[in-house]
Amino acid sequence: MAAALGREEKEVFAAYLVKNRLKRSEQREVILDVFLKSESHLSVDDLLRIVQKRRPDIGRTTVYRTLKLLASAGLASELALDGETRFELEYKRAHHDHFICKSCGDIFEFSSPEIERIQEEIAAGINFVIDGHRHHIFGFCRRCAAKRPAAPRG
Amino acid sequence: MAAALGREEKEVFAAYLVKNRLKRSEQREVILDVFLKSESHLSVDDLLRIVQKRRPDIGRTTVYRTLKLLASAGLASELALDGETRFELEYKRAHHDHFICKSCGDIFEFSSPEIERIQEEIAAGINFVIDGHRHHIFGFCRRCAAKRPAAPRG
DNA sequence: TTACGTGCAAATACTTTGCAGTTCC
DNA sequence: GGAACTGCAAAGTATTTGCACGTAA
Repeated sequence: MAAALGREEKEVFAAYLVKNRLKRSEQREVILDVFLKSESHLSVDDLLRIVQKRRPDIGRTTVYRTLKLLASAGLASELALDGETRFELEYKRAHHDHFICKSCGDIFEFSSPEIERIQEEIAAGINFVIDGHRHHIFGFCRRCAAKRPAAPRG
Repeated sequence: MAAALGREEKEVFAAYLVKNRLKRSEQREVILDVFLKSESHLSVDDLLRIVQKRRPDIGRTTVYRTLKLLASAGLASELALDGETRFELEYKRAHHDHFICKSCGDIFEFSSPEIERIQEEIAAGINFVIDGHRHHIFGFCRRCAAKRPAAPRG
């Protein structure tokens, strides 16, 4: 079972490489494999650290380049967060947005067709053609909110 | 009349400085004045360029430092956009979000109480305490959309 | 065998910091 | 007079690029 995890994604990537006359490589395979097995929303550095556990000779540059490639192939998408960029699996996932805990950094996903509909309505009003969006909601997750003083009341 | 433009904001800033035992300076006043008179969503570099037209001896560092100060004082807010940070007037402005044209870089503002309400509902469902959000919608503004080929039809 | 991929080091872009000199209170 | 402010240059991040060497097709 475990060996088949991400099989489809790997096929998509292989097809992408062929189609664009690019080459497969040990490095690209390791990075994709790590990416598919890891939790989402990892920074390049996080990914690099995990990749280097398996193959210490793989360089940061290659991780950057491969992640860009995965994004082009539709397998990954970038999450520009303040200073650093994080990556998440994109393939066959419905669009979604993020709650981001300012205390522990945890990221929770959400989606709302209703919000998307309202966006479209507003855009239509100014003749703006939507091509994507990023909706980040900041605050405190359940656990962190519990640890903090109750919201000030006056 | 023109002299009174931004008078209230300048008072707020002056009060902020006093309250925090900070000092006024020619540089801070010039930067605030330029900030108040300029269009919104300017990058630090844009601001610096305008500031230096009036006072070529004011350095980039001071602009960075003063903008942070204005943000602390509640007069400005940061707009983390891809690589660079832009600043906009915050004082007494209702919360709003942005449409960003991927072609010309223009930024249009919008706000939707309905979207905010839905956000709150979703947050309540996972016990997340909202403390702010950034909702960026990317695409093409009316003018740029007109210049491009119609949306592909299959 | 040749175009593509890799890793290093250098370059870039944006922002912050250390420091010596200046200014405000 | 002393803490705060300024500008420069240097240091810090995060990311990209040039290049000589290695490798897949």
